[in-house]
Amino acid sequence: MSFTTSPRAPGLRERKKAARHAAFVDAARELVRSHGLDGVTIEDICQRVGVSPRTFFNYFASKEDVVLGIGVEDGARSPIPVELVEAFAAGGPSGVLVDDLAALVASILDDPVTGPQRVECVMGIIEAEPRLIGRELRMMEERRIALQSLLERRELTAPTGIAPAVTASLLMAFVRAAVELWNESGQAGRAADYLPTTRDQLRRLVLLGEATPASSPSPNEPKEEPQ
Amino acid sequence: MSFTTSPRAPGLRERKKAARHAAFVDAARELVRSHGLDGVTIEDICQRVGVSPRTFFNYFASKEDVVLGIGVEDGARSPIPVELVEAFAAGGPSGVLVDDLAALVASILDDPVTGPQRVECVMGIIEAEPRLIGRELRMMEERRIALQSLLERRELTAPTGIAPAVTASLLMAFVRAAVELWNESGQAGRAADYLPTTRDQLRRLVLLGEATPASSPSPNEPKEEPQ
DNA sequence: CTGCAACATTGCAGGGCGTGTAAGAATCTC
DNA sequence: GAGATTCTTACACGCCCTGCAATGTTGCAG
Repeated sequence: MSFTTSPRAPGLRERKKAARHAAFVDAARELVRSHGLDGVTIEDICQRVGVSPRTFFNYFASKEDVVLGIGVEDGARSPIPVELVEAFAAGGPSGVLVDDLAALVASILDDPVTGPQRVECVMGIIEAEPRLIGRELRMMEERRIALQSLLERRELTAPTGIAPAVTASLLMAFVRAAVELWNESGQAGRAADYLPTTRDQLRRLVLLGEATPASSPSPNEPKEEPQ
Repeated sequence: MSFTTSPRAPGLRERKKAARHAAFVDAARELVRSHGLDGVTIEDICQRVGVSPRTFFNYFASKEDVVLGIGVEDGARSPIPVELVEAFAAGGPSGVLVDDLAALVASILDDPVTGPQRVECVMGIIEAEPRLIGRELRMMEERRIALQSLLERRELTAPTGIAPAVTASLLMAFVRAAVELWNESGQAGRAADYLPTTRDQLRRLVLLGEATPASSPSPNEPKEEPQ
């Protein structure tokens, strides 16, 4: 028994599995694009792929999932390499929270499951079939929770006094807003290019709130957490 | 034919409808709490309410919806009074974006469909049945889109230069983070009480980015990935 | 209070979804 | 090539959700 899942040859089984996975997704998206989500049955998809309908559920849990490309084994997988995760949890690599978060975001945007090429494809599908957004948001929520756990670990060794729930929510909203701006601009260029603009606007929005003297403007006081 | 839907007597039909709606939700939640989501069928719920299974779908579109309390007619309804919406779109009531947003949030937290009593109940259900969060997030996404449209209207008369997509995403994340903190603290007090703390933490988080001397080229560097 | 129009409830029938099970085929390991 | 492991497939089943048509209930006007 070997735990070497990646270093050596993938093996015939894994290759066939990956190929079939992709064939399912391609067939599903093609059919849905032309007939609509309700106009396609799982049997249709399987017929096009050339397998038994029962086999479908070895790869995907539902019709929604196959269209969005979410396989049954994608749940456990993290879009961030393990070494990056551990370094972040330990307070690294730079020690500055914002910079380290930026590195995580960059890693997420490089991942094939979360990256731009998938986002571009999936956003078009969701626009045509709005029901699917619930499933997509559920997956993003799982990522948010993972990020929050990671931030809680980091808070133990490199405390900032900012609640992980706040940081995680903000970061997810930040990325989503950037993708939204990219989409509004006709998907010009790369989604990652809109991160700086989004960040500037976020900063200005918060500073807009700064103008109203509502509470103590001392950002150096990290105490008084109701946790 | 009268268009007086709200001002006068509700009428027998509407009262029965509302009562049955509530009966469905109560029965569904009670059964799911004791048997789990998969251990309950729509037929079970209808039997407890004393109604034909076919009638269920006059009130709710799915089992998920009834447990979350999302009726078929709740889609069109806005959780914010029309006069507030119009005032906001026109640049009011105070003219200061952040303050006016705070008023909107307060209104949302007062609404029975989005308010604390529902949130408290639904969060417990979702914790036990995580699948349901997709549907819940889809509803929140609809609210986010409505808010973004509203911000786009306001931007025409009271421009801030901040993209509505950014403002809407941040505000939703802000409210969600506050509810999250409230939940982490064992749901002590009211969820709205955690808004100021959340706001302070958000501000500090953004100012943390301000403090880094290498702020401009930190997450901005497009890293030349040919994908 | 009577009759009509509008609306709500119900039963029935049916296609599709998703799962348990067990037999057979393909692949991996040695 | 033989055994062990994993994957595919067929079959059966219960549940979800919808369309349709008949029946029952409510609102309204005369």
